[in-house]
Amino acid sequence: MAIQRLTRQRKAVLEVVKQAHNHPDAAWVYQEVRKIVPNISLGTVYRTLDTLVEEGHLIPLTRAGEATRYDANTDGHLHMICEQCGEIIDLDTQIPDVLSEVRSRFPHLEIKSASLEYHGLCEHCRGHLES
Amino acid sequence: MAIQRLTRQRKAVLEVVKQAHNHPDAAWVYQEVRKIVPNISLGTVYRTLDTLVEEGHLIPLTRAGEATRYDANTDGHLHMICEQCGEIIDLDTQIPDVLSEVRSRFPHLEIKSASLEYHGLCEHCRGHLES
DNA sequence: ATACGTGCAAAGTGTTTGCTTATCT
DNA sequence: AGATAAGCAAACACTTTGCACGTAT
Repeated sequence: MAIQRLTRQRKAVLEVVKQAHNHPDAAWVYQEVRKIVPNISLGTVYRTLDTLVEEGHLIPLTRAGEATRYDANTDGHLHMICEQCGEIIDLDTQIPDVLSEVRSRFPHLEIKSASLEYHGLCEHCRGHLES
Repeated sequence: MAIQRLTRQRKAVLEVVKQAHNHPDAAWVYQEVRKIVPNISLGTVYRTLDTLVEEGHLIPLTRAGEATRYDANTDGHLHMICEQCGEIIDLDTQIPDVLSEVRSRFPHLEIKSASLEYHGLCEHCRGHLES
């Protein structure tokens, strides 16, 4: 399901997420997109984000109980979530091979992919917690 | 924050999750616990599950958009989610070391832990999809 | 006795959806 | 022209919370 029509709204949503450096959620995108398309609706933002995810332009990041956030960097990389400030930090590194061992160990399952993320403190919060 | 009082409700909730073999969510626990404590409220189930998680008796499993499910098996193990039927399969295996490499690569971050889960097809669904 | 827990219902949050109107191609 | 998208508001699913009453210790 590709984007069939490149409307003002869709251009704006994609633009906003691409420019963003904070892995924004739908509410943040909505707020920002309204500066470009003032009467866009939140429903459209959600629908557009879904479409962009389906097409592979965005990666959705889901966190327990919190709103889904979106990453316009679709190159293979990992994330660390700062447990203090909630920021999501991109880790530009190879994704470790966590599949082959598990696959050979559980041959009756068809393991297609793995998801991996890290938790800890970002540089800023780490410094602030020093006593 | 330990359980301060061991009420009927708390006993029942813990019992139900321990007996369950399906990584149940709050609604399922609620439905089952009502067979033991018929007038327990859903709010109490949520509150009790939270408490049990805080105490380390349960591990919460969160999935994009779906209800949080709970695992009474707190030994270190991994999960695979079947993308067909949604079942969560326990993988009793060592958790691969995904920390040391990333830690040495990003020394300015304090990486405390990682979360890792697998996606694919369980034995049953795999068979059913054969053409 | 008294702090802590429960039941109930209402409120919250994030997200989806039905429907009519507008718009891209 | 005709299919697809947008706007709006209502509905949704899951979870949390305020408050008065109940109960374990």
